[in-house]
Amino acid sequence: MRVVKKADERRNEILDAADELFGQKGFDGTSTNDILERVGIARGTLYHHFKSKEDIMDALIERYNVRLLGAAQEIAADKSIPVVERIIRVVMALNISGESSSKEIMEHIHKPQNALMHQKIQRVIINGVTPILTGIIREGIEQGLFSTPFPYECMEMVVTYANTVFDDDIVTMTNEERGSRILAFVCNVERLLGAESGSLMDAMQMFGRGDGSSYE
Amino acid sequence: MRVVKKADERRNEILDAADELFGQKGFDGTSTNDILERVGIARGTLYHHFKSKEDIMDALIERYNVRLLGAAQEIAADKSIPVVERIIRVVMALNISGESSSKEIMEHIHKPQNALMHQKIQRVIINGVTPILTGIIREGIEQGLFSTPFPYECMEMVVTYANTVFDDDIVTMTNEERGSRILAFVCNVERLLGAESGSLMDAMQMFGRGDGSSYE
DNA sequence: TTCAACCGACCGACTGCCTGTCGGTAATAC
DNA sequence: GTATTACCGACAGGCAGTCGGTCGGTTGAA
Repeated sequence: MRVVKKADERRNEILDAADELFGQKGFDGTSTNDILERVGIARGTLYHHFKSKEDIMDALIERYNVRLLGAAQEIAADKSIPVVERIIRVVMALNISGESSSKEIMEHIHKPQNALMHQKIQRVIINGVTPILTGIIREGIEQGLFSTPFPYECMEMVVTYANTVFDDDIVTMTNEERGSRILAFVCNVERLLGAESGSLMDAMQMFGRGDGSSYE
Repeated sequence: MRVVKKADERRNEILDAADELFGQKGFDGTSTNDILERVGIARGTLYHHFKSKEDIMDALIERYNVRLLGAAQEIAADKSIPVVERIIRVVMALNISGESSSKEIMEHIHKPQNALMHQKIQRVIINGVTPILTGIIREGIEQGLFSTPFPYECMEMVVTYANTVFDDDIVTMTNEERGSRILAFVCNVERLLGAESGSLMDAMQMFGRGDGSSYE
């Protein structure tokens, strides 16, 4: 049976299927046949819309990236929110939009099969999130909250670390270890930014629930 | 023609070939046939010694890991070397032994094809190097050089960042950017460790060549 | 010293799967 | 009515891993 749809619609159908399948079985573990079957199209159709399997992954990451950074950017630009609160909200948005916009992608990245996808997303996050946060930090410096000659490099370090250690399973942790890791992390960020000791910690406990279990 | 060798010897021949080929063409880009051809053995022989292609990679990383961390550990344990100097020497050893012990592996990890290998090595480095450096930091704390309640977490952050930003091509940089990135990095490390401002920077310029082009 | 049994190293044809291609067909737009 | 665009599915080429069988060195008994 032959069903014709608009290119955009088909493209998104394929991406939705790939999103779910890559999440469940990983990129390498998912064959193009799996995708064809789920969408209900023929091989040729898939390769009409995407030039390769990897191209599908790149499109998936791009789609994800736009949604994720868009939400974060919006909050970051709202100068009516105090600096520290805004930082926390941006970080929270990065988690939440990760859940809602892309059904499975963030939850299943951590499987070892998905190394390539993970690396690509890491690149997007580090190079996308860092400038957004740096902008807020600069405001904080003007207001005398922070003090560092290297706001960008600081945030790059913070984002890289959080993204690797808290998101990945590169470092395996018990829940307890995780808690103390987060405590240490916040203190270290305060030092890097030259913030008053405890200033970030206090704000965090006001907003995020104290356990911080889903941080970044 | 049939040549019989001891299992260990064959195993290492295969690993040497894989080392070079993975370095040149990446893991995915190297077929088992490539390896067979270079070693001069049949398919069955390869699978007599290794249970899968990924098993070869794991063995390669293990071999690399032992050599790399062994060298670093040795230096770290030498308490006759002053703390700051020892840190720099350990970091240098991580670079140098990367060149000498494993011909190609470190130079070619950065190709996108090698994401899985890279992730595995990253895990090994973060979980292996951090405790070694933390030991030295603890000595530094006792001597009053550093001051932090979280030496392990500090070093985890430092190692993770350096390994991601300076080793990978996740962040693309010009040489100039690289230099300023290193400058900022050293200052940030001083802050994290609670070291006197400039104390690490000075030591670095004494030892490593000032440009620090091959740092970590 | 000889011989036979054994075992681990080795072989290569084969299977099944996978990605990407291509010539052709049907539906839609103009 | 024609051009474009979405769609189809058979096919080619290459891949990892399997398996039944072969060969050579070693060991121990005759």
